[in-house]
Amino acid sequence: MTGSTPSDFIRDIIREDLRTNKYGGRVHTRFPPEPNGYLHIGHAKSICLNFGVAEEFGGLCNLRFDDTNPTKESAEYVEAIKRDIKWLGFDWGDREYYASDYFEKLYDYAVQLIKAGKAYVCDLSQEEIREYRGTLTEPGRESPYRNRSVEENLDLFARMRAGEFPDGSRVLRAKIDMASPNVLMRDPVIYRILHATHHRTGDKWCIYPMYDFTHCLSDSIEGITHSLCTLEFENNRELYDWFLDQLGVYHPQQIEFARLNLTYTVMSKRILKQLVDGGYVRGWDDPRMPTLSGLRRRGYTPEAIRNFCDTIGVARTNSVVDIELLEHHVREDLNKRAPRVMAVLRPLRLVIDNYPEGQVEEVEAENNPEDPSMGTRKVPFSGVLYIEQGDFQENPPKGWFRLAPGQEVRLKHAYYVKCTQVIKDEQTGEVIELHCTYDPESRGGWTSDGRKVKGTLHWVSAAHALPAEVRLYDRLFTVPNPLEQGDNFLNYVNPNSLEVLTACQVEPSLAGAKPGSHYQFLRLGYFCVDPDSCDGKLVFNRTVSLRDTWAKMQKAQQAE
RNA sequence: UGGGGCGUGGUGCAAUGGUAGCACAGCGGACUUUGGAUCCGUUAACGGAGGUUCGAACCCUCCCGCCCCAGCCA
Repeated sequence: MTGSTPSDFIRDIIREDLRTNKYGGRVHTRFPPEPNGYLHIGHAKSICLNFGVAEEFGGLCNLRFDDTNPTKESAEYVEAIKRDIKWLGFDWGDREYYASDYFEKLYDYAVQLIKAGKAYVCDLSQEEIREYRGTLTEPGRESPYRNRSVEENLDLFARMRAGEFPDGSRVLRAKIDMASPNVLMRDPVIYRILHATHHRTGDKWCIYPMYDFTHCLSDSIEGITHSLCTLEFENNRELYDWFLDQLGVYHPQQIEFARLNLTYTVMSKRILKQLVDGGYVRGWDDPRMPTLSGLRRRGYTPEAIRNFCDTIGVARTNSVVDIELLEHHVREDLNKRAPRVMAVLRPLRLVIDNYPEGQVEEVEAENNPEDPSMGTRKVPFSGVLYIEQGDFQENPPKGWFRLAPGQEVRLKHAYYVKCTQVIKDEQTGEVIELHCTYDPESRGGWTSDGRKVKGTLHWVSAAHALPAEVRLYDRLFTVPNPLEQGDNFLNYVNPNSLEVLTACQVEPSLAGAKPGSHYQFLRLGYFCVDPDSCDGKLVFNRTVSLRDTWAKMQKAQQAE
């Protein structure tokens, strides 16, 4: 954790409310997801805000599912959402609520509105309602059903509930102002007929309240003090105020903030669902997804995500955060905690000609130079090794520290080796094996003569290494803002976002590594054991590569 | 051409009438048995024009740009 307590305009407001005793010293927030998809990192921002604020000011934060649309929601999503919030490290105690728990009360509120002459049953079709609503610049017209008697409205609404009418045939509308410059105030629909089975209430209801009606009243019922939501609900606030005032109930304070956007991805449950359903990714928890379950599978830690959320702050400006900032936070977190191991992703055979035939040594390797308390381990070394194909070049460019004909490098924790011979495939010319000599005096990777060996390579002993599959991930989209390209965002899904390497070799200490455990593959990046792993088949996901200044130099040179 | 919002380095966030700062990215260097990490240095911003004021990123006016709203979605 970075340590410092965040400060932003919302916390300023809360501090002021506490000072003036606006809510009797209470701070009570809520995180209100609709269970129609998996949570993404944009939700993490909201979760960190709502739970964080409550914690900081000695208040409470409820978890409430806004489950008013049974056609899109499911218990699977409810469970996934709970899992992700817990994983992030937040606790809603016994305050797990559902808007559907309030359906009866909400119905009573609607009846109360009807009795006050503030709501009516409207028989206009969906298309007609749209036509009657007017446009952004022209006022709407009043529905011919607007002035039904209270008795008739009461009767019709009761019969809507009783199931006498088909879907879409009637709605209950608030009677506000068809000429309001705020379109949301032009007699909005508050109940619709939906003969659909709800994941919690089953077939008890065939009418369901709309979000605008439900949300503000649910907040009111729960005694929420600060109802934090995203900017697009700013226009809805006037409507919420109207409901609350007409009903004369407790009035929470809504404060809007900008939602999180990240470069090279999308932050919309609807669109993420499209990627899942369209087979562009392997599921909601695909490691390329910005979902919390995807990030978890990828190897992101809750701490990294929370630190990230603390860093980006909370404001009212629409913004797009560079995904590199997120990557910075995983690296920062994993650097401290991930044990170092050696893994060769694209193996190249290296034979040490002067190494005693059949000899095997165990070299000592530190588990984490950042944290000596993590100890050391033994790694087997022998005369036949694998190194990374990319660590050898026959005709190296300027500044090359790694292996090349005649060049000496250090094998991490082991010995210096010098390349003496390059063996190629006669057909293809591809380098298939390297021969080297080693310096027995350099055991441990050091000599007393002060010889300068700049390059250090990772390696595995061919006879001892374990085979593994490694999945490399790249950005989900090829452009920073896929939704703002003018044409279909699907055209910008990165076709190379997943690369599966099946011939990897990893050091034997990785045997039995548990899914979810994090490692730094020396010089390569941070990797996480995938749940697809099983006995005899290790599968790793690359969480994020290490910063690679050499690659950056190469790239810069190529650009010139 | 209605209404509601928002404009600070490349990106994100501060400074709330008194020296424009932090983080990431970038660039340069030191160190290094990870071309990692770490450390040091450095480039770079108040959308524009007026006004108020001794003094404006901050207050006022106008202009410009961007976002949201016309679901029986949330």
